[in-house]
Amino acid sequence: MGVPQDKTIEPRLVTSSKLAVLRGHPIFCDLGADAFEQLCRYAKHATLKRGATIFSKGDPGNSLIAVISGTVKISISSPDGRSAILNLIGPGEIFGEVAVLDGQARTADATANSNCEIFVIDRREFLPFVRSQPALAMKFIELLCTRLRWTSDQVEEVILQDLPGRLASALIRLTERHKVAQGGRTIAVTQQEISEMVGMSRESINKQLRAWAARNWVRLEHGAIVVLNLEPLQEIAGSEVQEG
Amino acid sequence: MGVPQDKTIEPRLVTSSKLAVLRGHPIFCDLGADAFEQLCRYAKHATLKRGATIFSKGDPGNSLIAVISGTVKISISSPDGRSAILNLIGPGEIFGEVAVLDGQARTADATANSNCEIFVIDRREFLPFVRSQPALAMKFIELLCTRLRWTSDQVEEVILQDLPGRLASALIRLTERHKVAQGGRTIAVTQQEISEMVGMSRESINKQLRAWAARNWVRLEHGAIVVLNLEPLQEIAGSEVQEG
DNA sequence: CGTGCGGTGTGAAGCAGTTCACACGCATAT
DNA sequence: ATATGCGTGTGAACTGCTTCACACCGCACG
Repeated sequence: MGVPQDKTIEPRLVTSSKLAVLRGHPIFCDLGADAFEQLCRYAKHATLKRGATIFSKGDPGNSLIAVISGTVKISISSPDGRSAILNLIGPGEIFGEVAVLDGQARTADATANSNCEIFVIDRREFLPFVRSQPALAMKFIELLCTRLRWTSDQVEEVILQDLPGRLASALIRLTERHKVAQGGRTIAVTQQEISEMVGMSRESINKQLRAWAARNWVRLEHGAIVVLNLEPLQEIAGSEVQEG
Repeated sequence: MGVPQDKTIEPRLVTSSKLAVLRGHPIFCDLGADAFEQLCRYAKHATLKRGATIFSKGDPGNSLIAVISGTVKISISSPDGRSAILNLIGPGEIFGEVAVLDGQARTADATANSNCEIFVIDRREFLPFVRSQPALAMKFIELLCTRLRWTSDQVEEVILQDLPGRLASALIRLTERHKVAQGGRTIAVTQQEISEMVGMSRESINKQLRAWAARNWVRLEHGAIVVLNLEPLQEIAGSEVQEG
């Protein structure tokens, strides 16, 4: 995207716009033109229907995945049916890097949360590529650090905060994430999804959201939540104990 | 430690045994002799009394720390006094790498859980060193992946498992970790500490432990827990719902 | 050689959040 | 239009865990 790439105008014009997704990612944006060319050759395009499984916990981690369109749900589930959403991955983001980088099994399930287009990059090709590009390795270190901060925050939240605190944190995170994608502060998630992100029952989430809606902090729509007033939520997320 | 290092026998014989701790760590063990020499020059030795603060959440992350002796507690605390232990770092382990690698603030507090000896490695010297050693960067990627898996597991546990499940998981983790340090399966932690690791009240933990002690799965000592029978605990940790 | 404090043990009361059961509305397929 | 289904809304009963209030023990330190 806006990067000199003059010599290759002929092949696959269709996919070139999709490759821009890779080019736009912070991990790959500083790659030299020829290195990026090489990367593109590794990327295989795939289309997924909503609900399709991309990988499951315990699978060997054979590929890094980049989302072109749609969203992917990273989740875990217990034998008794309960499940928890760890992350939602949107267009322009990548996931599955941990298993690719350390060669261990996948730690969670990945499923298409909507119809999706993705790039799949095979571990056997990608890992030598990373090793050959020290700058890329440093980028991955940054990415892993970011993930680790995110996950640590989650642990902190789940252990120390109560329902209002956790819900507020989740809403804030979601507004921040979608602020570029969506113009306003409309978060396109169901209450069921939020409840699984927060680790509490759908009913409890609903009651809390209604309480906040009565105060005009949020507006509830069908399959979406509009955040009207962030400050009180930040207050609750930051110092818990408060009521709502 | 068993590594050819012939030429430097003269200087600082005292510290050389302590430097072996660095040499023994998976991150540094494959370093060339001269690179390791360089690393050692960065490492400053320090002694800490039990309870001393090493860094606090929000501090700029200026240093990587290696534990020589004693244990360091990585924890977070909420404004209302509750606190949670994220990790206990023992001899031969390192911590604080996230903030060093990405230059952001510390995500948690680190305090000496007992009298400690540590090495402190400054970020400004260390980061260029990492960049100059691509193999070291790959090692850090592995370390970060391991940490991420660990933290993800914690999120999974805290969200999906109940008290017995979480407690069993914690005990298993602690026995695995200390199996080299301690000969048997005696875990030297107080019930208060366990409760903070698990994120539940000390009283509840005590009651559960007593129930298991009655079944001879564990024995409770003063400031320690001896795991007598791991299998039922693994069973509980793996599939929750069970009772104890 | 007590004496005090940190760690442990235990019951009773309370409560946050779950579970259950059901009603309603919107939305897409038929 | 009508059906089918998913998302939402809401109260009542239930429960696992917390909180509180103790008593007890053993080790460390004056």
